[in-house]
Amino acid sequence: MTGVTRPPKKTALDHGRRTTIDFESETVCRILDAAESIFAENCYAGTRMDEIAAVAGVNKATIYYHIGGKEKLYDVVLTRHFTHFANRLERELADCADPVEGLRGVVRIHAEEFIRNNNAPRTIAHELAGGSRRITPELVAAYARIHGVTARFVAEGMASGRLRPVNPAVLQVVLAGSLLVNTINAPFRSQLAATLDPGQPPMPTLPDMAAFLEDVVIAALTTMP
Amino acid sequence: MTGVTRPPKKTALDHGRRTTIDFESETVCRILDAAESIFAENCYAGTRMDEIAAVAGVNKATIYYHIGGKEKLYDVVLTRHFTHFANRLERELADCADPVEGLRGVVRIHAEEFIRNNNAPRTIAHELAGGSRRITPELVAAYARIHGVTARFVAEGMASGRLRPVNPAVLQVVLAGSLLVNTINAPFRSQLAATLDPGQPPMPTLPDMAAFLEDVVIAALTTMP
DNA sequence: CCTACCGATCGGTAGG
DNA sequence: CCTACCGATCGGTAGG
Repeated sequence: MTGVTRPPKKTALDHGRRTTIDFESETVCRILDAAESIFAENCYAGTRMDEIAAVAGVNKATIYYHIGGKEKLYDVVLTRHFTHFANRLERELADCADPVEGLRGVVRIHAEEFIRNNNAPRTIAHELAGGSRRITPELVAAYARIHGVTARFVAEGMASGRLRPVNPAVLQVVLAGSLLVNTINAPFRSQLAATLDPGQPPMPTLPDMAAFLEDVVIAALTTMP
Repeated sequence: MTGVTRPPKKTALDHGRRTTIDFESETVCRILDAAESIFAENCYAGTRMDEIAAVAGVNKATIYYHIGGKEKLYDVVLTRHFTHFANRLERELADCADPVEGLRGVVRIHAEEFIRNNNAPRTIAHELAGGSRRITPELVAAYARIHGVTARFVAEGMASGRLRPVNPAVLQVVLAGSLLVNTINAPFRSQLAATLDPGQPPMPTLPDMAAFLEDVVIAALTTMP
């Protein structure tokens, strides 16, 4: 013994359980991206840790080392997405003083994010359909921030007379819900289009949906200037 | 051997595979209802045949006897629902000559059916999110009938000038999609409501959503008389 | 319709 | 001593 008291070793493990996740690690990023895509395809219950490991190109034990078990991995994937989404909405619309432009921005950002990455919304659809049993309070808090952006524009618009009275939660479901459904039903749309008459209007893309929501739904709530 | 040539026994089995399903059987009905609720809760991949048997109150082998394997059972559950839905829409709205009243009827019937049985819509949400890999052509055809009701009212309304131009597929996603999302997110809504300020407007019920879709969305598409 | 099982595969963890 | 893994296998359970 040297008699020198050393500081406690820095470790990411506490009683065999990881306390922090290194989001800077490229391995962690590959695992989370792989998990997100397989949770989207097969739902929580249908997803196998082996498949996530195979897609991520790592040994399965590496997932347990870096992140944790299946439930923890699921929670981290969802939290990462909701946090990113809420951050972007708040950042890009914080300075928007016009409630109508703000709601249009909400639609635009939802559409852009769903186009950029449809795996997270698909996983969320599974989670909602399954009864939201695996939603943590932190996840609800993150979604409350997303809901809060819409609620703020509705409240300001109603106060200033720019918007007709509307329940912001109803509007949020119509705007985000329509875009969510048109995101997850893409393969089904293709199957349906093949059975319809060629003369029928084409199946809607996400920008088509966004345009309708802005030009019809939001416009209908806007008072004449 | 008696030497008497008997006719082939009437059987529902052909090379060990069932060719017809007796939908009048109470056992079959219990199996399908149990399967519908568990597919809704756990998605196709997460559903265990043992659990369906337990909820239905039958031995697991009975499911294979009456209906077939897991994929067949899933297909029968979805087909039963889509067929019922399409039948009701066509029956109740066949005589409706007013396109605006017709679209309001589409919203009302969707809402009523989703309230009556939310298990089928939840299973469909799982199926869409998972990429619609298990949708059969018969199922697409059944949905095409549902889509056709909305498309007919839109076409008639645009022809007569009662409705502004709109892609019927866009409108169908906004109407049915909003109601679908507000059906499957019920447990999540409760969790979200608990975190919001008590002064906030209440989380929307399905009738709230239906009222918005009729009074704002459909109204916005309606021309002045 | 049930009992008695099977090939395989599940999420998670051992030692090195 | 530590970190970041790997090859192999654990006790149980899935669909059939």
